[in-house]
Amino acid sequence: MSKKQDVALPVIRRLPRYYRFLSYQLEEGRERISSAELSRKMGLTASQIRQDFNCFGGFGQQGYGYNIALLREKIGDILGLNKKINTILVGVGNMGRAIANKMNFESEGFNLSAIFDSNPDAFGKKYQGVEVLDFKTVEEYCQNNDVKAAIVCVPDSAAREVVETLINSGIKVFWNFTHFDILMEYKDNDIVVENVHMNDSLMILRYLSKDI
Amino acid sequence: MSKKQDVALPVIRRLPRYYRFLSYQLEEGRERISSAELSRKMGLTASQIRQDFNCFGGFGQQGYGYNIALLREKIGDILGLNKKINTILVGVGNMGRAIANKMNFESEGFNLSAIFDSNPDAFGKKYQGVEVLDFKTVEEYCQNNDVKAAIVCVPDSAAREVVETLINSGIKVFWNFTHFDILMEYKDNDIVVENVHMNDSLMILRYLSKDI
DNA sequence: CTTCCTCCGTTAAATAATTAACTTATTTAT
DNA sequence: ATAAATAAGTTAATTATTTAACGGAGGAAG
Repeated sequence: MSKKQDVALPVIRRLPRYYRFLSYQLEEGRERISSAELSRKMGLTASQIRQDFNCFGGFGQQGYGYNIALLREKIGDILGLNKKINTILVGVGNMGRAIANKMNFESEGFNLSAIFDSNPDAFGKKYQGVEVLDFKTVEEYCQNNDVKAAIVCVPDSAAREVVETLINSGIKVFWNFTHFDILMEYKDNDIVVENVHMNDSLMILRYLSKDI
Repeated sequence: MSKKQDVALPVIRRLPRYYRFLSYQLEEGRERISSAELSRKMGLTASQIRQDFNCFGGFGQQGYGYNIALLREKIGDILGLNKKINTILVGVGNMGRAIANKMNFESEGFNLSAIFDSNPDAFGKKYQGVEVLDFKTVEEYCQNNDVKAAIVCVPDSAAREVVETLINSGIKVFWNFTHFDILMEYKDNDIVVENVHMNDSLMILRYLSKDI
């Protein structure tokens, strides 16, 4: 089953926000909503909303609007939230611990299978019930447990070596918190990368606040 | 001193990466670089690079290329990294601690002035030498210390109330780690917001990894 | 049952962003 | 010195994205 047509990335990047917003509406007991109301409440144009949903076939009905529960479910399906992929987290420094504790992987299509670190003091500790193992064993672990994705929370200085090991372990999906440019280095390896570059985000905020 | 002309946001969002890349080149002892070489190494087109830099007046020289140190400095100036604004961090849960420990605020134009939490167990602790204070005192503190920016790392459930207090305290610049839509709620208040929505990022990664 | 109103899906227009092409200044090599 | 090569700045073309306009299907009301 392949995608109807490649949907533009800007559309995809809006889907999580739709999903979240619809979840809230559902919690408030709402049943239906129109693109016009959605647009007012989310600060978008109604046109964009209809265009976005139509990329996937259109889930509304003329004269009625969208059924919130249905629309939310469809977006979840598009994102793939209902099908889990096995994932490891590498690096339990400050950020790694924050991620391990804070994120709800299950509800977002990931199954946190194990955590790795190279510091023996961390071995055996558990976060969200998942144990910290020795990074030396990561390759074997990944191959035995059908691990597809890795969350990379190691210091920049270790990133190159860690990512190389992960690539060799068959990891194809990277949630990258380092500044190491995984995609650039392994562009021929059929991988996908989503970067979380806090420093970049903060610099952009600094720019935006220049006139304040 | 106002901006020559409003520069497109996509251009701004590329600046931090340029800045970082140029820093690395400098560390490696390089002195000059051409848009063509930059484009190869960063995976962009040379055209885009030249267009981007030209939004700010152009810092290169025909036949020579760009002086790395100069270009880096100019980008830093554009971003405003050399002028610090007083900033507080609110919420020292897992994420707040990770941010407090990991980020180098000084080098990015921010001066971390104080940390706030509502849990008395946290009061008096220090992160990067900055003390945790009682959130009840935040309004007074901000007014006495010319605080302009806030990093919001509280749970979603507390976000609405916390942000309202911060707005009342005169905060104009928000680095927002919650799902509360600050910009939507206070769009008439002349504020700037940069969101770090980890959940959205993870969902996007889930979508991208569907065919893996 | 008929009319009016709502509101999606769709097509068209406008705007924005990226890439390519061109022109000229500067450097390097002969 | 002069010619050839380099490479930025700039203008033009292309492509992508967003917004607007349209037309008809379906719901609501009398």
